Amino acid sequence: MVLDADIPSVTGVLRYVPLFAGLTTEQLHSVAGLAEARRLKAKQSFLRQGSSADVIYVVLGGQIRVSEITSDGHEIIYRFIGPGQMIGGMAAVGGMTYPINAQAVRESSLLAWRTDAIQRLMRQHPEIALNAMRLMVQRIEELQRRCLELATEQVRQRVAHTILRLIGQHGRRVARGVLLDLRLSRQDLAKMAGTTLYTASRLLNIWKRRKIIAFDTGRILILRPHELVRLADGPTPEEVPPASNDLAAPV
Amino acid sequence: MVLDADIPSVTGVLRYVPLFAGLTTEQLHSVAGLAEARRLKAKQSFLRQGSSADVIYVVLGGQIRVSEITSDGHEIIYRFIGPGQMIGGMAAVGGMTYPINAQAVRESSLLAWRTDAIQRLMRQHPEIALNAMRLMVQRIEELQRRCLELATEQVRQRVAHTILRLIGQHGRRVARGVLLDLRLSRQDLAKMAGTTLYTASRLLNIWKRRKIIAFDTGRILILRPHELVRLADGPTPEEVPPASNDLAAPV
DNA sequence: CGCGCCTTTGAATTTAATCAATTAGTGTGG
DNA sequence: CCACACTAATTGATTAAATTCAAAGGCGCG
Repeated sequence: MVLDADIPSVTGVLRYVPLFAGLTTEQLHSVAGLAEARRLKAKQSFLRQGSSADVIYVVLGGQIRVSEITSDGHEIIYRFIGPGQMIGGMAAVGGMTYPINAQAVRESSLLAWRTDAIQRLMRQHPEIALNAMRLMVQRIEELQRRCLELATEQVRQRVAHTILRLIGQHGRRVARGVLLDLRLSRQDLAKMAGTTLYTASRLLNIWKRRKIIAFDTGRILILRPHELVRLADGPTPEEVPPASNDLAAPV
Repeated sequence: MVLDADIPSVTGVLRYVPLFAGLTTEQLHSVAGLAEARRLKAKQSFLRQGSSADVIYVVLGGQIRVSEITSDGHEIIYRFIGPGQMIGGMAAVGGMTYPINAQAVRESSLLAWRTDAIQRLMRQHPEIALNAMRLMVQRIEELQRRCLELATEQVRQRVAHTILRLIGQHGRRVARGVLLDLRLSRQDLAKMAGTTLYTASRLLNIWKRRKIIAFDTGRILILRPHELVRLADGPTPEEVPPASNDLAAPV
């Protein structure tokens, strides 16, 4: 119930959290006053589908993996969440259950508000409710885009789109291109794109051979993002010319 | 700008609209006072993806088809909307563009509120904002379920799930089963389930032969909903026994 | 009655999943 | 620091699923 950091410093962090955008310092203080801190170990899962949605979280540091599992064991990963982002927004309206699982990928720290606290805050500061709605609209749009992709595109395009989306959310510009700073297994990527581990691996290696991407200690480095956009958009197969002289230096 | 029906009667209708649930009669009056009526002819499209989201609608009567079209011409149908339901919720937060197209399937009548009006109402009656969030959460959950289906299920299951979802939203209990009271072409169904017209047609006819469904003047009659649930859930192919004596009476 | 649209069905083709086997990479403890 | 164990990734071969293409059939509507 008690915050393990002092309220002013938490306030400073909240200033850059979209859910609390537009609030004054005073208002942020009152928000911070109701927060509870939570620290998670790697692989620790803290939000389970079906359990009652009574806490809303904001990620301060680390990385969270949001997924859903079907009754027959299939899993889909919806997204990876990083600092500043909200999770468990459905707790803002009472009486719901979480529709997703959330698990820390690496050690992470969060702030948490109980349903009653966040509802009190929304009543006091309607700006928060509007922000929450804005975020929900964004989620709806993202989910619709994914439905569209899953329904109309082939796997190649979906995997490309998935990587592009991840770049947008977690990419870091580096010398040789854009680094996707996530520890993302082929299996994870497959579960985001709605395909299999094998197909994802094959595609990535084709693109590696074409020098569109490179692998760097398990992370993906996008050398030519524009090419990836082409792959994502167009129905242009164009296989790599039969693996010519491939004596290239290791990336 | 002016309502073509009198405010009290509109108030009576709004009483059963989820977006305005929990409001007093007085409050409903003030909501009705800001409404504009709109009437649509069949096939008329009134909300286009990309245009600025400045009006929120509630359907009074008729049927609306909500879809999105990709740059390369593929279309996905998200849902069909009937009386009492809201559309264009993203207009409740300013500065967005609609992510979807909406078109009247048959002649329909709507109520409309401009962004400024609905925001004023939400400020006056925070209950509306909470209701809107509740509806958005529902949409998020529905979209997630569809992503999950599209990503992990085979076409047979997706088509079955699509029909089941439509039953839940538009089904009417009749003597022989549940009637899906929509004029829904094979193409429409395919565009909802993320498959092709041909595959959808094949599946429906297999199920017709198995007496799980029947066709009634273009509409679908579900004779054995439970069977459809089995098809949707389980990976149980079980083809129809080689079309034995099929001298059955026409459905 | 005939025209257009939607639907059904067959056959060929393509795509991606599945299965199987190997290889690479990562971390751990001796 | 190296050997070992374990997990993740690659790749080939096969199979299954669904799309695509093609053609015929049915139904409603003017």
